[in-house]
Parts: sequence; C-alpha cells; structure tokens
Amino acid sequence: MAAGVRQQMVDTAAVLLAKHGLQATSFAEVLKASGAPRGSLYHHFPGGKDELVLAALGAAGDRAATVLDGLAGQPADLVAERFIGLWRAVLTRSDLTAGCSLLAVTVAADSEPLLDRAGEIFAAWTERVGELLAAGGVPAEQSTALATSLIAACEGGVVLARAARSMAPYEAVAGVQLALVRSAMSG
Amino acid sequence: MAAGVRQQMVDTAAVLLAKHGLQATSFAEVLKASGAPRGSLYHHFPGGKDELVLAALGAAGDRAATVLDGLAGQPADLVAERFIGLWRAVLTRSDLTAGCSLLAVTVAADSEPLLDRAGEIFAAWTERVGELLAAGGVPAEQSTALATSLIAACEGGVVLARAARSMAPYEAVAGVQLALVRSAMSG
DNA sequence: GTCTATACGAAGATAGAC
DNA sequence: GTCTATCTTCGTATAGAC
Repeated sequence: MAAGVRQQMVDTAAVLLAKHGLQATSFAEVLKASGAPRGSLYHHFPGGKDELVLAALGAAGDRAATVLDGLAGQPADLVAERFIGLWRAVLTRSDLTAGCSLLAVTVAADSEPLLDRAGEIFAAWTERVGELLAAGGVPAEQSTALATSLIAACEGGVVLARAARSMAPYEAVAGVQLALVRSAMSG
Repeated sequence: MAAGVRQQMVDTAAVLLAKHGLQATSFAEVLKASGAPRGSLYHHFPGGKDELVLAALGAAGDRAATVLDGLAGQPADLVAERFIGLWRAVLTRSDLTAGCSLLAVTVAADSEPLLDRAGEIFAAWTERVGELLAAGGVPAEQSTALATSLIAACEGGVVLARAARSMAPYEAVAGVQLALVRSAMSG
C-alpha cells in the first residue's frame, strides 16, 4: 500500500516526538524506528521535516479526538476520568519515558507553522472537552475553564511524572482534577 | 570578577532553555546572548553542555525557591496567587515566547543526570509549596496533592498559552486553581 | 517509489598558543 | 583565562540513477 509507508513514518514520528522531543526526532531515527525505506523520504514529505512533524501532530490530535468522540452523552466525571486515563496509559505503557507530542513541539518549535498547529489542536481539545463537560452536568459558564484546567493539569502532571520517574505526581493531579469536576457537577 | 562570566552564561542558558528548548540552546547561542568570551567555555564548564544545563536548572530552581521562601506565614490563597503570578510574569515579559526551563529539559533530556536534576527541583518545589499551603490554612492531608496540582496546572497552562499565543488559557487555569485552594481553606 | 552519493551547515569537543 | 584552529559527528536536503 502506497499510503502505508507514509502513515507508518507519521505514527513513528509522533511517538518519537513524545519521547525525545522535536530536535531529537530526526529523519534517521524515524527511518530506523519505522523501518521505512530511506529513499522515499522526500518523496512522501517534500516539505521536509516540518511537513512530517505537522502530520505527526495531526495524528496525535486525531487520536485524542477519536477517544473524546466516543464519550458523547457520558457524565462529566467519566469524561474527565477517560481523558486522565488517556495520559496515564501513555505514561505507563512507555515506562514513563513518553509524554505529549504537542507539548514537546510547543516548547521547542523553531517555526511558526509548527507552533500554530499545536495551538489549533490544543484549542480543539479544549472546545471538545468543554462541550462534553457541559453536556455531562457541568454548568456551561464553567465548562471551558474547567476543560482548560483539566488539560493543563494533565499535561503538567505528565511532565512531573516523567521527571520524578514515578506515577505519584500524576495520580495526585488526577485525583484533584477529578474531584474538581465532581464538585462542579453537584454545585 | 571571575565568577561573573560563569554566572552570566548560566543565567543566559536558563533563559534560552525556557525559550527554545534543550537542543536549541547551543554554546554559540549562549555566548552570543551572554557576551561571554568564547575561549573560556570549557574552562568554566569542563563537563561540557550537560554541566552548563545542570547549572542553569539549579539557577531556575533557586529563583522560584527564593520567591517561595518570602511567603512563609502567608495565607494559602496568597501563596497560590504568587506562584501563579510567577509564571504569568514569565509569559507576559517574554511576549509568550518563554516557559519553564525545567519542563523543557524534562521533555527533551538526552541524559539521565539532566532528567534527575529536573525531578529533584520539581520535588523541592512541590514540598515547599505543600508546606506553605498547609501552614496557610489547607488541611495537611490535602496539601501535597494540592501543591502538585497547582504546579502541574501552571506548567501546563504556560504551555497552552504559548501554543495559543494568548494568555486566556493560562488565566482560565489560574482562576480554577485559585478557587480550588480557597475552597480547600474553608473546607 | 526507492536507491546511493553527496553537499552543506551546525553543534559539541579538544589541542595548543598567548 | 582567553584565543584560534580543527576534528568529528550528525542532521537536513538535493541530485541523479534504477
């Protein structure tokens, strides 16, 4: 399949971004990890590395969006629990070596389009989580702020856990944010 | 002053880490931005780049620690407000181009000592903020989790603001976390 | 669509003079 | 302590053959 090779490289790039950051995600690493043929790199990505990273960000954004789409109609605390669980899985499955590819690109972006794309995806997550929280029992006037807080806390919690090489910080953050959503539901 | 040059390089490195990340913080950049003499690099940092980055992390950690030390005896919500204000200042003064150097190193660390050092400093912040919250009216059994949540949310909020090129996400996170601390004080 | 070879630049690190 | 020169490695990107 023609698109298979490209998709393979994109997915591999997303993983490497989440693990090692933007600069350390080189073509050589992507090729080695994905097993993709060397000669076809600029055939699939004529725009060079930026095009590959852009595609990887999109893939990472879509993965989370897919999970969120499956949560329509669920109570707000379950929505929060699932979002929290998404990042818990990233940490545990990688033995605390991986994080969020969007965050990695944001803090090391060397070109405007990369930063913009990360911002768009973060905004899309925030909007979607906010809608789900509102539909799940959180007052509408709090839903956006609460969604932003949940996403920020998870992102920060993932970083703290990686630095500590322990899930403890993440679980502390998760507990607080979940309680926060629950209290907003009853309030 | 002999130590002046070294300190200058360390401070400059901390700023560059916060702005552009670990790999993009090269010796050439540090020298250009700090005005330090080129030839003295490996004289001051025989351990190479890792030693420079390690020192920069320490400096960043100390800066926050100094602010926290001045908050002893203050109410918990004021402690939270000051910690939130610390990162708000980083964002606004840099026109949303700078973040946390510890976070930047954590997500792009290519050596164990770097990750370990970031973890130590995050842990020190968490401990100190937890003590201040407890002394300031937050129940002791909640203080550590709340401190972790506050730090994680601020770190994540800074990233969201940078990606969005807007303070809005950060202020949303700040409002939620501050309300959370206040409710823990009365509860 | 995939290959090899290669140009080009950046970055870390070292050596030896002053 | 500071300088210049140099080495090595690595990463992006291009050219041209198959």
